[in-house]
Parts: sequence; structure tokens; C-alpha cells
Amino acid sequence: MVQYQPIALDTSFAAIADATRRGVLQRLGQAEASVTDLADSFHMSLTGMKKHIHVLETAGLVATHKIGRVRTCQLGPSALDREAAWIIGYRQLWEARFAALDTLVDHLKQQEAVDGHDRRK
Amino acid sequence: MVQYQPIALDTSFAAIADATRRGVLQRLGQAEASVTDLADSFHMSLTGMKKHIHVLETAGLVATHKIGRVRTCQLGPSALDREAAWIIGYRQLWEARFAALDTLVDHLKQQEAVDGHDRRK
DNA sequence: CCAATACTGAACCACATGGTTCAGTATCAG
DNA sequence: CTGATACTGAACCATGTGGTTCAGTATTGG
Repeated sequence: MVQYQPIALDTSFAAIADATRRGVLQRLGQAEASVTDLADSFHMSLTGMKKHIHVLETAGLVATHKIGRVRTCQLGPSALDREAAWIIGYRQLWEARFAALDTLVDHLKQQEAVDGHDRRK
Repeated sequence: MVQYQPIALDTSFAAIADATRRGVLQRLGQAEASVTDLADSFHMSLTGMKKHIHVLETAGLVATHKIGRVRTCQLGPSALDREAAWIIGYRQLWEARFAALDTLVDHLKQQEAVDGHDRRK
């Protein structure tokens, strides 16, 4: 369950920032596929698909093995653990922002109540 | 809590695929900041930072408002809901792959047990 | 053995990205 | 009013991206 080697968040996020590559991952979640299969599925040249596979492989999202002349692709070691963690962390930060905002608003309201009698428009 | 308008996953993932931009988000989680503040913090030209801000703004991750000559940046409407959902979905897919693999392995083991007596090496 | 298949690699293309500098414009402080 | 400040926009640059085609090489089916 441990990430084999820490791949930069940049690399992983960039890898999944492409609709075609997300599609490939989805596809490989169903079953393994050869590069040709994938190229056909996504209406793309073999070479084009190979580049996508390379990006996904670099990100640890896809693993491949070649038997004879056909290279088979399957989901790789990365389950996007660190990436998920980053997003969760961000969401907490994001929520905290509103908590802070609420506190501020409360503070202002209270202030207004105090100042109200001599500062009211 | 609802996403204002559905921003493409591509755009958001690309936005957070950059370490500087993730840093900016982290920074804005603490407190608002002007473009100049951020440019200084990240040792970058004002223009360079403005570009990053623009990317983050397009992704809905940052919101800005200009008062006088200073533009202030704060965290934007997107809490990366859809992006988090996609990753969670992927993780489930990823785990399912192992479930399938386990089933296969079990099947093979059982098969081997049956065939064992006449196929043993 | 020979042709078809499956991939690989190099080269090219248009366009995006991450950064810069330079020349504005608008606002603020004194 | 004038200079400093804060941003904006255009232009440029090197590099990366997403795609292609074309020319290989390696395997396989017949």
C-alpha cells in the first residue's frame, strides 16, 4: 500500500489533467489492454497513444509489460495517495477560510452593535 | 457548497500541477495577499505571479478584487469537489483491480489443486 | 520464408507554459 | 503636482505538450 517511490505531485496531477489519459485509466480499470487497443478506442495514432502511456507510466499510474510484439498496459502502483491527501488538505484549508470569515463577520456584527448608537448612518 | 459553474477537470488539475501555484493556495489559506506580496514571497516577477493568479482564477481556485491600485487575492469558490470525487472514484477502481486479481489468483490456485496430481513438475 | 502486425523512434507541427523585460496606466503619499 | 507604487499588457524566449507522419525493427501466422 506504500508508494514505491515518491513521484512529484506535479507529475501526477499533470498526468491526470488530460481527458484522454483519464479515459485510459478508466478503461484499464475494466481490463488490461494493448497499446493498439487503446489507440483504436481513443481514435488516435499508435504513436500518439504510446506517448500518453509513457506519461502515465512515468506518473506510476500505468504499468506495462511486453510479451512478444504486444505491450500490455494495466493500472500501475500509484493509487494517487499523495494527490488525494493534498486535495483533502486543501479542502480543510478552504473550509477553515470560511470559519475565519464567519468569525470576522460575527466580530463586525458585535462591533456594530457596540458602535451602533453613535455611528449609525 | 455547489460549484458555481462546472470548470473542466483538465483546467483544475493543470492548475494544481504546479508547485508554485499550490504554494500560493497554501499561502492564501492563511491570509489574503496582494499580487506584490505573492510575487515577493515566491521570488518571482510581478508579471510572472500575475500569470499564475490568472490560471488559478480561471480554475476558480482564487478570487481577486482590486481596490485602488492593489489587487487582493483570496481563495476562490472551488474547493476541488469534482477533482476530489474523480480521485476517490479512481482509487475505488484501483482497489477493484486487486480484488479482481485476487479472485483470479484464487481461481488459478484452485485449478492447480485440481490439476496438481498429473501436472506436477 | 514472407507478409502482416505491433510496436518504436525520429522528426515535425502548432500551440501552451513558465518565465522574463520593457513600456505603459492608474493611484496614492507628501 | 510629482514621484513612487502597483498593477497591466505586449513581446519575447526556451521548453513542453499533444498530435501527426514516416521509416524502421521485431514477432508471428500461414
